[in-house]
Amino acid sequence: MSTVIQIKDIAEHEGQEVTLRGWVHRRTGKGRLQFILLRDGSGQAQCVAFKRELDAAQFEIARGLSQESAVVIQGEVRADERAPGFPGGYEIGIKRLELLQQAAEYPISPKEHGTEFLMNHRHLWLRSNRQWAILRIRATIIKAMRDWLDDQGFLLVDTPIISPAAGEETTTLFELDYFGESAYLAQTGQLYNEANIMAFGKVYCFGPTFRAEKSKTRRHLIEFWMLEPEIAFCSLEELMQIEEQLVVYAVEQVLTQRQQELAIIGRSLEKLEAIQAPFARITYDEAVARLQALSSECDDPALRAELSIEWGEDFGSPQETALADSFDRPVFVTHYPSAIKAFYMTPLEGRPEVCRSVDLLAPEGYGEIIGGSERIHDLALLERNIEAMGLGREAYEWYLDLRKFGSVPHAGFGIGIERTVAWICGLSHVRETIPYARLLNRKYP
RNA sequence: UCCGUAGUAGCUCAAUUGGCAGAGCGGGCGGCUGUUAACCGCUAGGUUCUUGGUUCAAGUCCAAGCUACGGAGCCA
Repeated sequence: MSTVIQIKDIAEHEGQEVTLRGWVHRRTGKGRLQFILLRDGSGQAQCVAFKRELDAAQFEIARGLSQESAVVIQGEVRADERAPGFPGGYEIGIKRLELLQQAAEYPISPKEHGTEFLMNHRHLWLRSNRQWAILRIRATIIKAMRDWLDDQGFLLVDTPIISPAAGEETTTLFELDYFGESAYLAQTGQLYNEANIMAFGKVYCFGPTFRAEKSKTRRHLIEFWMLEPEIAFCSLEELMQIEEQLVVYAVEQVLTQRQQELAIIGRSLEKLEAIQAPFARITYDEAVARLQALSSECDDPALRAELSIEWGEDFGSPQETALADSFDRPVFVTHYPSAIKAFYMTPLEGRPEVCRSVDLLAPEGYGEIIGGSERIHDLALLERNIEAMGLGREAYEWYLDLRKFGSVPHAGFGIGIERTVAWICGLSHVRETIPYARLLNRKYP
């Protein structure tokens, strides 16, 4: 048997006899000539069966191959600009063909399908070009972010998935039976990150987080992945620089490594090429003023109502979109009212009604992709906030300890992977950014 | 949870005023030596989401429910 190669490397094997192993993505026949578009996970290549070059039995197998049948194909690589595929431009002249399994009638045809049908067949849908491209870009974004953090001296320190209490107070938790006691699926690793920085300086955690919210929008998942860096001796201003560089690096890596995939999903490169530091920084106060101005200028009464806001309210989705629309790159919104943010965010000196917090809003209506802040490092203040929020102190004793033993100013943020992938890929819904989305009404497959 | 839209063949959809259940794709069979979601011929394929009601007659009208999609709220 000749050398088994991956289709992505096909150009390096021109003129050689090779073996490909994969699945029939598409087949089209022209009588004595059969074109098999083969997928192997790394790419796609056209394999051509010509009746005169194969024995009769083998040609009949080629002629009868159904979509997604598993095959091993041997043949010679030749350049042909008519050959489709990824990378394309090369094809295999089939010399031998082995059928591993003849696929049953495949439900997903090359024509259009509805969302419900595709989500019900997610385990098969992943094989289609568009999903293949998106999930490869996802992997690149995650790797780029982790590489950047690792290179900057951050240490990956994993945080637990099962927690004794809420990370933050507002959102809904998934409760578990922990040998007769209550436990919860993690909403964030942040509190543990704060402990970890006192051991390691700069850390990040990366893992799934869970929110039992009855949200049903293009931006929400029940189970989503979050990358959360935390840094000792860090100010809000330094935090924004880290966020900015991290995002710019991830976009840059996607642009250099995943051009083929961006082309498959039809993402505009110009929009991504504009993502350069620095990002604009506006305060919550300015953002409210901007929205009030936009709202009053608005002719459409429905839109005017959607944009209308009073100081102290959190932004809704149309408001985030309207704010971000003034910029061609992400925009930082800083100093939110303390009342609408988490209990651990540091109040601003001389103006405690706002806190040293920052959200990063992605362009093109993708909304908040990062939330971060300076954390309270004063014990008494943190104790007061925990009590004011009605949180049980017992569960936070260890967290309060961090303010007793060498407490230092520190800051951190969380970046939502799926929203970031949706934005970079230009997708209309986060459900395509994760292999198996968990949504309000979906946990299958 | 609220507002809106939809549910008909495996899939995407059509069906006039309430009057015989249709097409394309996909499947099967046959044809074709350069196809790119090929093309040509033949063919199989239906609990019209569910339950109840109105009617000589319901895919179509009425009521309730279920499911999905879009939006809002909440959030990353």
